[in-house]
Amino acid sequence: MNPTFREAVYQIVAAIPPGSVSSYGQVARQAGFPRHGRFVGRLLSQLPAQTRLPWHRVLRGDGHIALAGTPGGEEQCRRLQAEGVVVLGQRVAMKRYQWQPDAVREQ
DNA sequence: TCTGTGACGATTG
DNA sequence: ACAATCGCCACAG
Repeated sequence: MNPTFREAVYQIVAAIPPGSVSSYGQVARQAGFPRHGRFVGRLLSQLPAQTRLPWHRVLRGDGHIALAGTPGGEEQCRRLQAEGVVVLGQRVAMKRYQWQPDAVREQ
């Protein structure tokens, strides 16, 4: 994987504030690689278990938990709720929590 | 080269 | 709201 892309994704994900969420596609766009949402997911899937990256704040574009039904998904739900994000079933209210970075707000 | 495979996304019925 | 499709892109075999 392009190290530039990897670093950009790490930086962007790390910048998502607690209580807010983003999506794979959005992170990819901010990293300068539109349509690479799948790779954001791939990168996160390859993160070491001890990572300090807030990977749990990244959801699918429709607000669904990508790993719903898996152990990782439950961990994600717990972490989100611990930050005050309400998770209903397999989804969260993106409209309410979606992070709007300055770079994007300007447009 | 071709095919299958994703922690994806937008469109359509 | 839900499911089926299709487009997307890098990688493994």
